Amino acid sequence: MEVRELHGRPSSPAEAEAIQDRLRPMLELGVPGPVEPRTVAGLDVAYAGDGGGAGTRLAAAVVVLDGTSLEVVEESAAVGTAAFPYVPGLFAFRELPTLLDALRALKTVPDLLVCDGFGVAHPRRFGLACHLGVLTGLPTIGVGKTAFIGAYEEPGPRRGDASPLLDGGEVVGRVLRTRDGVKPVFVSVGHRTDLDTACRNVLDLTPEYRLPETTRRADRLSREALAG
DNA sequence: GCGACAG
DNA sequence: ATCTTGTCGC
Repeated sequence: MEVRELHGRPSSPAEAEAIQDRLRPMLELGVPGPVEPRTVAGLDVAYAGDGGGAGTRLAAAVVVLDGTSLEVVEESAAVGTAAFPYVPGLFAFRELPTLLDALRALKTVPDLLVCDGFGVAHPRRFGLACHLGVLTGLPTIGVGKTAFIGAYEEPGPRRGDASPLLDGGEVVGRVLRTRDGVKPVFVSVGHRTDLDTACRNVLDLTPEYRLPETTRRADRLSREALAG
């Protein structure tokens, strides 16, 4: 599939923040998302050795599943190097280049991208899921495993229980329990979808485990690609 | 000023 | 993210 080239690689945090600020107005928020996506892609990255600085070897993976059966439709992986050091808030710049390589090699154009991390639940409202949404033009959501920004109340104990993730006065995401009695995940919209649909999609993708099947598949593929 | 801080 | 043993539970 095609990916837009809207910026080069930042060489400083200030430059990276400027790119986020420039792309943020391109986001389409508050529009209805794909309720029954035909295909859903999961993205993830695995690191070799110390995952802190720039230059460390990594592998990015994209796995496309049938939105109904959750069967694998297509897989793509790419190896590369961390393009930026790990800085909270600028996380996307680390793995974006390799992630985009994997996406470009994809024949399928997914109806939805499920990203590891956050969308608008971000200090400047432009997390990895937003970034990938603007570059691909596709609906995207972010599913984080741990809290980043925002305050929330512990959701109920059952699958489907949720509570709003609040930053300042605004709802930036939702803390969603995907399975009975397990730690909740943090869902936020990235591009061209709404929070209700995003959470609906995440529940549809978690029939058995805490994390979306897309994320689990991509995680496994990225580790394999890294190993060789 | 001091912590906290997606992966 | 990654480094890592044992351990509790289905």
